[in-house]
Amino acid sequence: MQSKNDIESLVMHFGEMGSRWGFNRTVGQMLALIVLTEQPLNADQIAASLGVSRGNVSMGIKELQSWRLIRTQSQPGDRKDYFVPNGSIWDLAMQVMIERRKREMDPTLSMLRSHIMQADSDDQSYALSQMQQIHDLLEMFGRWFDDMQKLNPNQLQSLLKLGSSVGKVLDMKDRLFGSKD
Amino acid sequence: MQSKNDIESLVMHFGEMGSRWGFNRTVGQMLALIVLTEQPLNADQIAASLGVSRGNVSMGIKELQSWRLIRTQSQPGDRKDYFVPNGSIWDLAMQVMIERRKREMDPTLSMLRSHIMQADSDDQSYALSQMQQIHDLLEMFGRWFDDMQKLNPNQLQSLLKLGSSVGKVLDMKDRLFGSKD
DNA sequence: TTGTATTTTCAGAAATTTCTGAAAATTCTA
DNA sequence: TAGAATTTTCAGAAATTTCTGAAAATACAA
Repeated sequence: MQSKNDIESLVMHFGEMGSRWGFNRTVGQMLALIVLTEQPLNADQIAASLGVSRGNVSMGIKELQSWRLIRTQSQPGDRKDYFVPNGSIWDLAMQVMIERRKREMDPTLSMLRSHIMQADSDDQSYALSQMQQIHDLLEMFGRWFDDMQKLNPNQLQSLLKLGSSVGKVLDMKDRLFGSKD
Repeated sequence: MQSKNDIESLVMHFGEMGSRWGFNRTVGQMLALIVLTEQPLNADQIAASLGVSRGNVSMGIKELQSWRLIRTQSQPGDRKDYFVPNGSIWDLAMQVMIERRKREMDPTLSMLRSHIMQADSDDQSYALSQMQQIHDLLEMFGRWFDDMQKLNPNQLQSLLKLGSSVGKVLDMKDRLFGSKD
């Protein structure tokens, strides 16, 4: 059975990467374990698999739920909570992006917004102009990201696969209908 | 002079956000300070501004340079190194995305690749199929990201501003030329 | 209700990351 | 080349984050 070792090494890898993705080692390992295991797992099984304390698993579950990456699935005839991924791989990836946008961009955007609003209207300082540029860029990315979520998954996938040839399509559109910017 | 306090509070904010963006507090503060200050700054000035040790600033500079976010600019008649942002706000944002992709996606992609290659060809395990899906998704995003960088900044900006109406443009293209997927 | 199974909480311990500051290394000038 | 200016390094200290495990809280069954 090769896949046991496969799972184990990917779980370790997700642990190491965890902190780069916004959670800690245990949470990363838990996510990998739940995603790679076909059967729903309960907290004791997770703790035993990863060799960490029950309390740590409880905190990790809370974290993964706050990211909307896992959900409970009750098993008939068992009072324990069992956990499964909250959707397909695609769904999980989208969810990670949504949450990271919330945690990494939104606070900065609103801080910049309030600074810019409070500025004197005759303030032409370099710092303010830089803030304005950061703000505009973040806002543009945010809007674009919201818009992408409105596309249906098929449109989104075909856009992703289109890659840089989207440039040609855009040029074509502009030739046919004129550019507004 | 309002902008002094503006700078200070944004520097503090970038410090707090730093760890979410992949660096530590001091590095985040240094980046904000350099980006918001019109004049090039030397290491002593940065240390004094932020109230941290000279050694810490030296390490922070190395880090920001490894992200290609700052560069030196020599001041005539001064032997000290002076630092400035390595390009426009847009350039810096792109650079952060490029580096994060390198640090957050590439290692996982190559680990998955090697697992999948080594798998027995008759392995139909759930875990392997999940790994394959994660791999394909990461690869698609990576390719798309590379492709986006090939667009010129104007095309890229117009794509961003187009938002979800890109769906309509895609549908139009498919009607005119047929869909390949 | 009472007792049992299960989950959560959280104080302190352990692990990890960040920071300091003095010494070493490097770079430049004369 | 010597010596002054500047930068880097890195061992240990400080700060922060993560983890444990026992106690408290909650949920359920009889």
